[in-house]
Parts: sequence; C-alpha cells; structure tokens
Amino acid sequence: MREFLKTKGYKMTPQRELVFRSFFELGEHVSVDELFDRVKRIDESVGYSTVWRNLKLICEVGLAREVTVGDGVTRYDRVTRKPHGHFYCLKCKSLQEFDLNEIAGRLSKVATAEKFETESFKVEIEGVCKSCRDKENKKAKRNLSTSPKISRTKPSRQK
Amino acid sequence: MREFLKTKGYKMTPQRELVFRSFFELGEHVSVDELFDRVKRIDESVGYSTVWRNLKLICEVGLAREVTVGDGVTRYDRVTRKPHGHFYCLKCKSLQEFDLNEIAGRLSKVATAEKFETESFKVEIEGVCKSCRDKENKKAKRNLSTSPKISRTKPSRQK
DNA sequence: TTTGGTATTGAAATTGATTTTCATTTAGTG
DNA sequence: CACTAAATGAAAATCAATTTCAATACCAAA
Repeated sequence: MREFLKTKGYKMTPQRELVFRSFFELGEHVSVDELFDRVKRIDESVGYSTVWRNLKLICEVGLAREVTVGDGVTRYDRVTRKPHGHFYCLKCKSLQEFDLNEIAGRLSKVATAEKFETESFKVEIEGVCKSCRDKENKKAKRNLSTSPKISRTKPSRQK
Repeated sequence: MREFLKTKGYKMTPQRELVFRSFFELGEHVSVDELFDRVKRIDESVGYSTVWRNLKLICEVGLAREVTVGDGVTRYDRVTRKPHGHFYCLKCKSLQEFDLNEIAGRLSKVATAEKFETESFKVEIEGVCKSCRDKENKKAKRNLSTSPKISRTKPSRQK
C-alpha cells in the first residue's frame, strides 16, 4: 500500500495507515463519523479532518466510492469486483446489498443507446426491510386504533 | 388543487399557489434554488422558506419526490406515470431521463426475493454526456501534450 | 360579515455535514 | 543530516437544509 501510494505521489503516515486499515476492516457503507469513531478508539489523537481527507484519498485512488442516499450523510463503499445495488430501509436507515450483474448489463445498453459514456451505476431500492416490517406489524396488532400523524418534514439527520 | 389540499388539511394561499404552479411549469429535477429564482421573478416578496416548505409539501402530498445525486443539492421530480432513471453528467451536472419500465420490473423481483417492501427505485447512470464528450475531444486535439492534474477534492458545490 | 383559532409566511437564526485554512510537524529524497 | 513538499489537527468557514418566532392570512362557524 505504501508503494502503491508512492507511485501516485502520496506519502505514508501512521495516521493514514490507520485510516486505510480501519476503512477496509469496517464493512461497506461507512460514513466519515463511523470511520472517525473507529479510528479514534485506536488512536485518540487523530483528527476528524485527517480521517475525512484520507477517506477522500481512498476514493481518489480508486479504492472506494461515495454512496449517497437521501438522508444527508455520505457513505463510502469499498470498490469490489462485483457491482451491487442497495436496499435502503426508510425506517432503520440500513443498507443491504444486492447483486447488479444482470441489471448493470441492461443499463449499459441503455447508456450506449443514448450515447452516454458510463462511469458508474447507482441503483437503489427504497422501502422497508423485513425486520422493520415485522416490527410494524407487531405494533399494529398491539395498537389497532391509533393512526400516527404524518410529519410535514423529514426526520432530522442522525447523529 | 385548493380542494385537494383542503382534504389533507392545508390551506391555499397566493404564495402556495405560485410555488405549486411554478414547480409544475418547470421541467423535472428542480432544486429549491431554481424554484425560488423562478418564483421570485413573479413575486419578489415570497421568501425562500416558503418555497422550500411548499416544495416539501408537494412531496408530502405525493406529487413530487426527492432526487439526490452526489453533488449535495437535492432536486425534486414531479411524480409522473412512468418510472424513469437518470443519466447524471459528471461534467456539466445535467440530468437526462431514460425509461425504467423493464428494469423496474427486474428490480421488483429482486426486492421480492429479498423480502424487501419496495417504496421506490432510484437508478442513476453517472458518466459523461455526449455533448461534454465532444467538447473534451476538441480540447484534447487542440492541446495534446498537457495532462490535467487530478484534483484531490470534489468540485465545490454549484451556486 | 365578523370573529377566532389555526395554518402560513418571511426573515433570521440554527443545524449538521462537509470542506478549507493555517500554523506546525513529518515523511521521504538526496 | 537537511531540505522540501505533503500531511496533520484544530478551528473556522461553507453551504444546503431546517427550524424558530412574531406577524399575517385563511377559512369555518357564528
């Protein structure tokens, strides 16, 4: 990794190594805050901007890419061999992946037909995951009469 | 429209009517700023928050939905009969639509298979549109020797 | 039509994530 | 070891999104 970065003109530092390692240890869909928390647990002295900048760097060198869902927090996905889409649960804000092989093929065709040069795909299915749906059902049974009031604004961003 | 809103417990006001009308007159992918600009041209006195709140309201009552690409600006799409995806050009930031009929069907299947209750799809193809590619090619021809330095950070948000 | 309660408005302030600044330190080259 | 560009950490700046609050306007009921 040190060598890899060197060829791109970057230096290796203990902080950078820690950030990179932590990022790859964590699963997918890592937010800056999550990564920062993890890094801090190992080295209290590392600053937020260092984590942020190195996460950006990981993207810059092509090892990760940004994922944005509609909640105002950017997450970062390790670039893996396989293209995948995301299920985004509107209740618990969790992301699950699904394979995009076949669909990516079709999207490529659409792009080509429209003379669009594809850089990447972003496919998300928004909805409610099984676990949240189960919870809802239980609640509904417990409490048949109350219909929750619809809120005019979207829930405040988490954390 | 007045009646429609009344049934949902909302009042009609001149400002609201203007915001709604302007939104539907504009094309798709409207940002708050764009809508605000347009509204202001007709009535200087309307405030930004009024535009913002009414755009939210349009979503709330199901006539529009948020679209987020990776540039930090939320856009709003009129909810139309047809599901569609977006080409997002990384150079000129433009959005073009493409039909999602067939692909939506496949995505539904994937969701069902994973026991995920679908609320909506979001399909984006990021890349470079034809017009930007043509410009790039011209530039490249004019200037064969210079290789632009890669920037470490993403371009500042527009406006 | 007047009145009263509630929703809406506009301006300004706040929030929360992201990004930059800047003074200092450090990595890696020679 | 010495030098230079890159990297760091803290704090400040940005920026879109959202909330607050006092004033105003809608509209239903009298």
